[in-house]
Amino acid sequence: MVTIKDIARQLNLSASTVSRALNDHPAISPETKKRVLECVDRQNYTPNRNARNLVNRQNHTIGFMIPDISDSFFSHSAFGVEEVLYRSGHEIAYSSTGRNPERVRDFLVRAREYRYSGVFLTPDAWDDALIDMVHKIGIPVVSLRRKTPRTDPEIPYVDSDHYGGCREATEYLISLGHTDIGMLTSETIINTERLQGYEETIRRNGLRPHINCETSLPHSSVRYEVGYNAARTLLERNPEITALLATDDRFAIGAMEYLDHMGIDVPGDISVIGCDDRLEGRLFPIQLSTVRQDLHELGRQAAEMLLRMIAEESFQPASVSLKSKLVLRRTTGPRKDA
Amino acid sequence: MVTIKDIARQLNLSASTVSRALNDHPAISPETKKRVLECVDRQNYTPNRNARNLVNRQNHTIGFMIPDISDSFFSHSAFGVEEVLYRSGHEIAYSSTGRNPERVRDFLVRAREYRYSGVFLTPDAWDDALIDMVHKIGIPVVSLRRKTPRTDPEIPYVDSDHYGGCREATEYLISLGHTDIGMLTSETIINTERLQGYEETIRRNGLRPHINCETSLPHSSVRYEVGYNAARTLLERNPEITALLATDDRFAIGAMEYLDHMGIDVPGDISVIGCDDRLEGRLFPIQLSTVRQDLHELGRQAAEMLLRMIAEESFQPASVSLKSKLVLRRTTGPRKDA
DNA sequence: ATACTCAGTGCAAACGTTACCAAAACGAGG
DNA sequence: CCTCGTTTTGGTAACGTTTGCACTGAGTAT
Repeated sequence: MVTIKDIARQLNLSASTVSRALNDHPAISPETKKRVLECVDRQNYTPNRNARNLVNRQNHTIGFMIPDISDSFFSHSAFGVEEVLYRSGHEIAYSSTGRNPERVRDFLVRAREYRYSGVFLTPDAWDDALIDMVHKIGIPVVSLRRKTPRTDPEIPYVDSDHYGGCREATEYLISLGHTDIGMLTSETIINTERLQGYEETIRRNGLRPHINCETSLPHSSVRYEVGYNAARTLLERNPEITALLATDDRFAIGAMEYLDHMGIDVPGDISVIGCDDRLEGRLFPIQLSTVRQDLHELGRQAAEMLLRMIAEESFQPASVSLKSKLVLRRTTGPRKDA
Repeated sequence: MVTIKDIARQLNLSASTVSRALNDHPAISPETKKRVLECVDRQNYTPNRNARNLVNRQNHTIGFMIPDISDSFFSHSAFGVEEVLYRSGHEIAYSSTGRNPERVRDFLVRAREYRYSGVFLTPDAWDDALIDMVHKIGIPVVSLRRKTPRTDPEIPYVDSDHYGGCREATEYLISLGHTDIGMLTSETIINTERLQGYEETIRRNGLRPHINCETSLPHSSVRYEVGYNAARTLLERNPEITALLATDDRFAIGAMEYLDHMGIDVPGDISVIGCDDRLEGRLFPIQLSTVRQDLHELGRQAAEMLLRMIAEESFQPASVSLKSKLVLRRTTGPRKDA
């Protein structure tokens, strides 16, 4: 492959001059610059980025870890991230980890090996090994997930206020007259907070919680089924339930399918609220009420935070919690009087 | 940041020895290796990948262009790609272009600057500039979209047989007794082939095509609306229609929403078939019949092709067309006798 | 003419690795 | 004890850039 020296030789110039022509350096005459550019074009020369990065010790690249490319969470936050990063001249290198801890590790190692300018993290869970790695990585990191359990130097995050969102949803259901409200959830950092929002609100109102919690994180492709089965389990155990809150729209939709099969009317007999405001819930025959996360804004704020961390050595980022919004559609209604 | 020389100095060794310890080189004593590894760990040293790539002139990285991260097409094919590439020790660098031609260009430039081992392309459209760039890139390229218009050296692709899929779908509708079958589509390479599959089948059977074609590619978030409006336009113009074929499940779902609003029964009054077999169409209240693409297999085959191109200099890849499969669900039925 | 600026250029040394070749250390066999 | 392989190590030159510094030559003020 043709190098800068080849170009130089061909034009009877030094490599430095060619380099200057390519980098809009001021100390170069317009004519030589023109000659260089022409030759570069003719020879189809492209500078070697590895060599370049080696000498300037930075690459304007930001790594974005994605646990699951098919999960729209990431695409929507990425959208916000790109919006601000693209303008700032940074490149984004996405990297899918398939929710595999070993590949999460690989991602962090790579980020360090390449000396990325910064990194976005979206872990499903924080374990000590991961926290350690993040502390040792030596690169600005912003997490798109809520804070780490341990907070030595806190790993800064931007996340939605999951707790508040579910509190509000629960309060809303109570205000509709529901007293037996079921919760469909699974064990993740996020869902733990959501569960808390639900449970504390329920108790504060003197009601009894009814919870079905999957112990492991179901793969996205089966979350509907999980919701279906969870609804069945919960309703068979607690037939008095007249409202369901789910920590994932897909759980909620799966639950709706179960209710449909059983001839239970939504929202006539049972109200349903999901979380996230995913696309599926907006479809005309579903019209799911849900707790919306503003992922676009989340991505934007995360990007701005990371950018500042990169620019200002000493900047101490303050994590942010974005308000969730209760979106009411067709699946919620007053409790049917027994 | 600590370098290999720092480690060497600290242990009274040469850089070469340290390098050997790190790269599992045989010519090194177990003890020194152990000492090195310990020191590396203690110092939190990570080799600089840019330097490494510079000297070995390859980086085992494969670029994957993604026009739209929120489009599940890519996540599903990426799934197949990862499956085979991960095993082969290659890294994948995804890069979103937002369907912006300038960023597509940036992506190709970057691939060349970094000397990626190979590249997956998924262009919405081929123009001369793009074809030229691909020919000049000097890196193995596999397109996940059908062949380029011009075929000097053909740019190899792996794609579904869109033509055949739509032919089959159309034939099926005809076999159900439908004679007035509408088509909802938009202008893309893919959709052009789909349209052809439909139109030729229609004509071969002595029927009249009814087509509504969007001239530009609607952004994914508005495809439902586009389908809604397209269905209205088409049905107002041709009220005799009793079946609709759409080149995108989302067009089909939008159309179903329109039919729902108008009190038209699916499939009682009108049958609907989509394309792609997206998740949304599988949801319980939709159950859309569709022409499925096996994206997982598509990704796998593309990855294998690229791998061979990388490994064998002289390998002449033969593009492949994967069979589509007609999946029948709830939205198709016999023509209602007028 | 002399000195002085300054735009434009070249040289050489980095950046952090790896790879080749030579040198050293180490036993073993004579 | 010497010689000879074998293993282990060090030195040096790459890889393809950028950059600081020194140099050239033309123009300008003295």
